[in-house]
Parts: sequence; structure tokens; C-alpha cells
Amino acid sequence: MAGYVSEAVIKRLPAYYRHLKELETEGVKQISSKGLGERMQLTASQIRQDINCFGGFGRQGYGYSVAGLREHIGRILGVDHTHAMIIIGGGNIGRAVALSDSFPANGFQTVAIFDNDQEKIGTGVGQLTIQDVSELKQYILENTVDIAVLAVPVSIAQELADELVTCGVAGFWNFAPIDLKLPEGISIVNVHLDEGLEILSFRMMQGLV
Amino acid sequence: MAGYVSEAVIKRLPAYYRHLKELETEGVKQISSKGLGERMQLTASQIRQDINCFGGFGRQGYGYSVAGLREHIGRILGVDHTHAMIIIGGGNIGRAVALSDSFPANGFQTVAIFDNDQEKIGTGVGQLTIQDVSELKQYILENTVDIAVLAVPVSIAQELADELVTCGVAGFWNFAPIDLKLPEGISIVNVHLDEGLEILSFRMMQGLV
DNA sequence: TAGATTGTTAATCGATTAACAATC
DNA sequence: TAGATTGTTAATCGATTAACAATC
Repeated sequence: MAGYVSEAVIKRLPAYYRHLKELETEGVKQISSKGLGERMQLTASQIRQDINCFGGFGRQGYGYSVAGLREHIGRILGVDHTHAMIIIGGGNIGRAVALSDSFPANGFQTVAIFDNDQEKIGTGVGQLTIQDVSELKQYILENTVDIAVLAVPVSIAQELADELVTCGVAGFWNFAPIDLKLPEGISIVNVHLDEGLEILSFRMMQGLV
Repeated sequence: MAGYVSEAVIKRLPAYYRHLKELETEGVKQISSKGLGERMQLTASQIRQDINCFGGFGRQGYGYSVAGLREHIGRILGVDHTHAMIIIGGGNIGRAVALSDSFPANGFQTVAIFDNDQEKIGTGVGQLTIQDVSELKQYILENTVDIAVLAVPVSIAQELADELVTCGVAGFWNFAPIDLKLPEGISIVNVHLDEGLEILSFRMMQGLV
């Protein structure tokens, strides 16, 4: 149904999904592109264009079914099923991801966490126990792993990612400040928290001028 | 020196800064827009356009001084001075931010952390002790606070941000999955980790089609 | 000088917005 | 039916890329 979808549209999809979920819990059954646009600070035109990348789901003179559209976008995003995540790195970030309950609430379930630090291996993180990274390959062979969360130092991120790719991992959520080079067909989302702070700093400077 | 700078350019600035730092540690003294473009996967033309938003810093026939350009972009980003951050929320995210050493390494220093949970108040997070959120206003009056890190539930994020704005906080790093409405002149960067995971899920689905 | 590379203007490309016939 | 609102095409806007004179 969906042909080429631009990056700009993709980046807006999660916001659509979130607002539709909110509307649903507010008990709103139907919404027009105009109404949704006012809520999301987008033009009605843009909303219709975006939604129509995936086929017509509205009704003329009526608008969109909130529940129907939410479910539809959920399927497009792939959040209608669960994803098994393994975390590499038992530091602050790795632990925070493992302990958060907002990711499992959205279907992203952490199933294992690894580190190479003997001090950390064997210690508990929520329901999980940190495993030795030497057991990583074996684990992937024996279990379903959809996404690898890279919460490791820059120095080893690329090598580790390459190794995980050879083991068949096709999705990476990367917290290391590096642009990973991965083969065609491998999906990656970079978090780059540091860059967000720098952009914030820049905006604050601009405000002062 | 800088007039209007587009969002597209702003979002690339931290990557420029990072690559220039890397080049500097590699001992590279000079680089052309072509060379930097190959490294960053951008066109030479785009790099020259971007840099020239802030005034000419290159030399014809030579290129750019790595150290000079890094310093220049650092000043533009405002990372040539330190920023005092307070964290609201002593949960997983708040603690991870407080404990990370990569933020202070870039000049973003956490100076206090607050929570409203009596269980958490008084407990230590690295060098800091979690304070009662009721002391928040007083703290801001008596100390310099550049950035507030919102690591709180969605339900209280907007109200809290409004309050912080009245106390004079002008920069927000928001981890709550909500589009905060803040007055003109207040800078905000949203992290929205959940959305990143959803985009990753989407990309992985696309790959399978 | 000749070669390299910038800064900047022009051309292209893509994304957003506007307009409107179709229709619920 | 009349009003509302979609899906879609056309117009506009902005960002990226190409081209090239200036010059180190």
C-alpha cells in the first residue's frame, strides 16, 4: 500500500500515533484534518497528504475515525506486535533503558543485557541479570532478537555493531556518539543525546542576540 | 554575524562539531569541504553553504583550519562555556543523566536533582543528593540555572515547565512524551525516546517488504 | 604560474501549502 | 439538499546541488 515515504513524513508518524492515542483516551471518536492539525500544530493539508501516503482512510464530510486511524498508523509503525531488544552496555544508559517501563508498554521488551565488565556481570538490573558479552553470540543464536541497543563507548561501537550484523541483528538503537556504517538493509536510529544539548545551547544563544 | 539559520543547518551543527573534534585528535590540521563531505556523507557544496551561514572561514585553494573551524562552531553552539543543569525527576532517566560523564565533559554540568517521592529524597546520585521538589523554587532563586531537565511523568510535565518558566528558567531538555507549550523566548529540545524506537520499528518493517 | 578550493549565485529538487472537484 | 471534509492536483516555498568567478 505504501510506496516511497519521505523521511519528513516518517518522522511525524510517531507524533500522529501519540496524539491519536491521547484522543482515544479522551473519548474522541472522530476528528477532521483541520481539528487534528490545530492540535498538532500542523496544517490540515499536510495531515491529509501524510495520511494519504498510506491510502485513503478518511470519509468526506466526516473526517477520520480516531480508533481506526490510530490502529492503522500503529500497524504502519509496527507497534502492533512486540519487539525483543537486547542491551549491550550495563552503564547508566543501558540500565535506564532496561529499567524503563515505557518501552515495554509500547511493545519493546528488553530480553537480555550484556557487559564486559566483570564487576557488573552477574548483577541484577530489574528482572534481568547482566550477562558476559562473550555469551552474546550464543544468546542470539538461541533466541529471537529484533533490536540491539548500543549503550557502549564510541571506541567499540562500530566493531560490536558489525559483529551483531553478522549474527543476524537487523535493527540498532544507538546511543554512542558515532555515525555507524552498516550494510544495506540494516536499520538504525541514533539517539545522540549530546547533540540535543548542543542544539539547546545554540537556541538559547540565539534567543539572547 | 549569523542572520536567520534554518533548522536543517542547526541540526547538522553538532555533527560538524563532533567530526572536527575527531579530526583534531587525529592530528589533521586542514580539511577541504570535499574532504569533510566525504567523511560526513554530505556534499561539499552543502558544507560550504552551511559554514557560510556564519561567515567565511575558509581559504581558497587551501580549505578550512580544523582547529579554527571547530572553535568557531563551538562558539556558535555555545559549548565554549559551561551550562548549569538541574534535573527534575530521580527515576531511571534522571539518574542516568545525572550520572553520565559525557554531559559534563561537554560543559553541561548537573548541579542539582529533585523529586517528589519521599523514598527518593535524601538518597545520593553520584555526588548529588536528591532534593525535595518543594525546594525547587528557592534553589533557582539562589543559584544559576541554565537548563532544566524534565525527567518526569507526562501528567505533570506541562505544569512543572510553566512554573520553571516563571522562575526564570529559559532552557528545557524534555524527556516526557509531550509537546510542551512554552512562551516565546523559551528554548526547548525534546528527546522522545519512544518515538525513536517507533521509527526504528517502521524502518525494519519497510526493509521486509 | 597552475592547481585547488572557496564564497556565492543560479538551477534543481523535494516538501509544504493552497485550491478544488468529488462525495459523504 | 446543504455543509463539511476528503483525496488529489497545482502552486509555492525552501533546501540542496551545481556551476563558476575570485583568489589563495
